[in-house]
Amino acid sequence: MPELPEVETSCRGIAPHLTGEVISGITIRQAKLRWPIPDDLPSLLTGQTITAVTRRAKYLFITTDIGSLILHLGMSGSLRMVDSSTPAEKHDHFDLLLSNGKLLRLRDPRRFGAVLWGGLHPENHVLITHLGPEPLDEAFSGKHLYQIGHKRRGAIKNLIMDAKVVVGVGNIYASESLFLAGIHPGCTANSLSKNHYYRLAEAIKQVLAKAIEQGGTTLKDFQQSDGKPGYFAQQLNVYGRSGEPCPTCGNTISQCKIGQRSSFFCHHCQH
DNA sequence: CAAAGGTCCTGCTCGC
DNA sequence: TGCGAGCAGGACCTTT
Repeated sequence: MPELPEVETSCRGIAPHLTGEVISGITIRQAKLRWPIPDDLPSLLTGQTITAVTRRAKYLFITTDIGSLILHLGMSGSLRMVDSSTPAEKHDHFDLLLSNGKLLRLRDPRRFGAVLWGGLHPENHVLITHLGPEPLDEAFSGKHLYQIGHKRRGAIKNLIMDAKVVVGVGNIYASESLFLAGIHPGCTANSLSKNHYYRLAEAIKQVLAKAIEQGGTTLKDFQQSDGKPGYFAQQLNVYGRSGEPCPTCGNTISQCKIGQRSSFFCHHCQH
């Protein structure tokens, strides 16, 4: 599920329900996620007050006075606020219980997600320190992309999905951004001009900003039992549409593998 | 059997 | 040749 817009939507959805609340306990049903959930979390966090919920890349930070919990949703994770009487289902691995009778529940069938302790400075955690700029920050620009990309020999799609280059561009939005910029996903990075990079950076910003906006439209439904992520409803131009006509030129959308991942593009519009 | 929205780790390759 | 950065592939899991 989670690309950046989904994580941002989750962050905005849970923040008002968590901020200011007291943690009354933690339930770990399955500790084996991407990394083991630390077993001292319950004793550490019980009784603490949540002061903030924030996001960096696709990681969420749930902050208290003694430090922050770091969450990652991996490939199939989702978060939900539910009443503490709600029975846990098969893949509900982790609950953060609140003293008001609610809880934050992590569901993650594929278990590529993570629940980690970030301490007082989660931004210094080994998973966080080497991350590139946020795509919607000014630090991410065509200039930044060009400086890194012009001497790389790998495919451009892999470059923009590299979290050391820019965070938050997943497989869906990599294809979408490259379509918008008119760049073939398999292009070698060092074959692109400065102009290409400027266009691509703008396309990434535009695609992600729009997706976050659309994710936001379902925020009010966040607590509902089957609240679906907003981006499912959004318009994707090429992702998942091989064989369909290109919305720009009408030619058939192609699919190929780049770096083991499915990639979608229009042969006619992208070079 | 293949594929699914993530990303870290390993071991090889390439260019200085 | 030697070195380090960069690159491709494998790994982790379950469900459809």
